[in-house]
Amino acid sequence: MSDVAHTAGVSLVTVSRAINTPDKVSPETLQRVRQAIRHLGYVPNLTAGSLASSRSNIVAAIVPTLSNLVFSETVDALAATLAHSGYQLLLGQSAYSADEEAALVDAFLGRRVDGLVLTGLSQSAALRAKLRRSGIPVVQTWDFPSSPNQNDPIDMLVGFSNIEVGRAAARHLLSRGHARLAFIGSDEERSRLRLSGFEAEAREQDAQAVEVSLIPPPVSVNDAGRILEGILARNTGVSAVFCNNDLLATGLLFTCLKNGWPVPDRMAVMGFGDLPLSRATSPGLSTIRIHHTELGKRAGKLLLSRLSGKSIARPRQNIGFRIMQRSST
Amino acid sequence: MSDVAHTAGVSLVTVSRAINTPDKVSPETLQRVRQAIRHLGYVPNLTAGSLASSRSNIVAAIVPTLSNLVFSETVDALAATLAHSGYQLLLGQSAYSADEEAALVDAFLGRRVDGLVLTGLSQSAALRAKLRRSGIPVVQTWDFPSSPNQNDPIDMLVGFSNIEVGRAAARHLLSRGHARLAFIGSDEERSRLRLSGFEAEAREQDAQAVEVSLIPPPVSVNDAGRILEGILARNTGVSAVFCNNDLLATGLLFTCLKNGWPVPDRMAVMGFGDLPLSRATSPGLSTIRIHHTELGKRAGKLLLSRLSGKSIARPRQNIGFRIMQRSST
DNA sequence: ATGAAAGCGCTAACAG
DNA sequence: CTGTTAGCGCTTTCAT
Repeated sequence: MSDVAHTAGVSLVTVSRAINTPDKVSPETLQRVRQAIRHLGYVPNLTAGSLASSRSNIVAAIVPTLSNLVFSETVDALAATLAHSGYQLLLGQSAYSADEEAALVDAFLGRRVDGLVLTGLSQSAALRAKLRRSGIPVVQTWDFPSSPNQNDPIDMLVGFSNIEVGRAAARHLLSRGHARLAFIGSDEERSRLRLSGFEAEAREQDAQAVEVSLIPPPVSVNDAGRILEGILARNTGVSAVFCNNDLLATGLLFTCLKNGWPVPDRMAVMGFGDLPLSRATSPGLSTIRIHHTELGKRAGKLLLSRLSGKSIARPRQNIGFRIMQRSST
Repeated sequence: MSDVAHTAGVSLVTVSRAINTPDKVSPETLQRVRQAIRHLGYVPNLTAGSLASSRSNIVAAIVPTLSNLVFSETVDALAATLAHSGYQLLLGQSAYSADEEAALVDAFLGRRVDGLVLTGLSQSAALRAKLRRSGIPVVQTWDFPSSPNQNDPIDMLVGFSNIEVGRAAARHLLSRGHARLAFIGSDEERSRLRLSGFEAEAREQDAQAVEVSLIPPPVSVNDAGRILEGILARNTGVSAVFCNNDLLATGLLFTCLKNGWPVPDRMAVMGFGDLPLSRATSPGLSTIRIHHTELGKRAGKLLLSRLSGKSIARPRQNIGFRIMQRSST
């Protein structure tokens, strides 16, 4: 930077201003500085800038995995929203592990990121306290408090109630005349919340049974088919399955088709997530739509508002969900 | 840090060493320092560390979008590989735009990232020169040079030949007895490379026609179905379609099923990418498998080797591809 | 094994 | 509009 300053015949600060606040520099000076920058191939060191200004222009996000489209599309929208305002995204994957998440948070706080986006509300009390003390804006996503057992939000929030999703799914299947239900999902926090809602609703409506299978993540397409075969072999009378993600549900749909089990007459299948691909199956997959790109966008906007010092009208947003009834139920 | 030093009764350097190179500190001192750190809730400022050491422990990656599973799974594997060695991932999305990519590179170089992963080989001469001058390790991915028209690699490379993919697809369809082919893909660099290979092979084998449709990204499930309807309406005699991504191909498969067009007898459908979901369709989707998680892993390993000063046996790796013939062709 | 001194490359605060 | 001064919070020598 001092090379640039010499070449342009100005001081260091002027170069800094020419780069960061060009309208505070006279047009002629600006031009000389820019020319010097180009001439020397100068690349400003943003790390030094961050240290001096204590703003990193980096936002971090932690998701369980990018190998699930619902999360990668959320991150896509988040990164795009932030990029418009000059923020970059530092990404961490927790693999559904609270320890990994905590370790990532430490690393990100150490980097003095300007904001943080988390998945879920289940962070430990210690972690929540640490984040509150850090003073940086935090957005939790992918859930919304509904039961008294859930933690208090750390700061901002944009999500939907997983428990209500579970309830809505049970309600839907019961209303279609099914009395014996199955739940197949991956064994992780939010899936278990949906299960708890599903079971609660089934209980309250006197459903005759709920068969539960939780698969350790990552799940694969054929898992649900395998599990359903087991359920059918036991003659449990199950006639409807709620698969806790569309990959499982679509795989199950295909299994039913292959085995000649009529959907939804022999077996009703319901998914979660509304993946682009699942929208085109035949029969159409009934599922629960989460507007996950909106979720990423709103998380980004919340952070940007806070970072630009604006007051935030609604720091805790429930974006809800929608039952997409198609032909599989 | 100086608070910690005072509390532990040592100097700044010792605290630094206790954190970064604990085996260079006596056990008793180490314990005192660690206790002070915990007691004070000290979080080391990695930005300051980066500035002083000129190592950021950050690697940046640029992909077109995370909303395509082939890329998000690659990034997943890359991030996981890097995380094992303490590197974090800074992510940029180019939206298939060379300008966006160039802007992201500038930002990342400014942050003094320790390494960079790019998608494709089509960077401008200026950008390639800038990256070479920067001296940081760069890995280009998702393509491999085969035609003399392609650019020289910047540094390291792990990919496969998109042109050869196109050729292989044409060869496969022609060998199945189809003489009039269609190509449907998104209008972007690598898809066009596959198209060029597809057309070249078709020409050399005297195929009677290749109908081409390029869709501006992002593509959606039903795009290919709509296009095929147009092709059929024109009575072109096309009997086989190469869809340049599995989302399109699977959508097309569903369209054919819905319309009662027998697959592959009336219309053969071939995809690209081998998405998890597409593996379970019925009829099974013939497609081209890219081991994209391996791609991410190798890109990460190449960077890690270089960053740890190891010599690299094969800095340019062609991981190839594989034709997965299932029932749709 | 520990410490003192000298920066890393920039921005903030103040002055003119 | 421009410049001077003083750090930001660490790590890197080089000593001891």
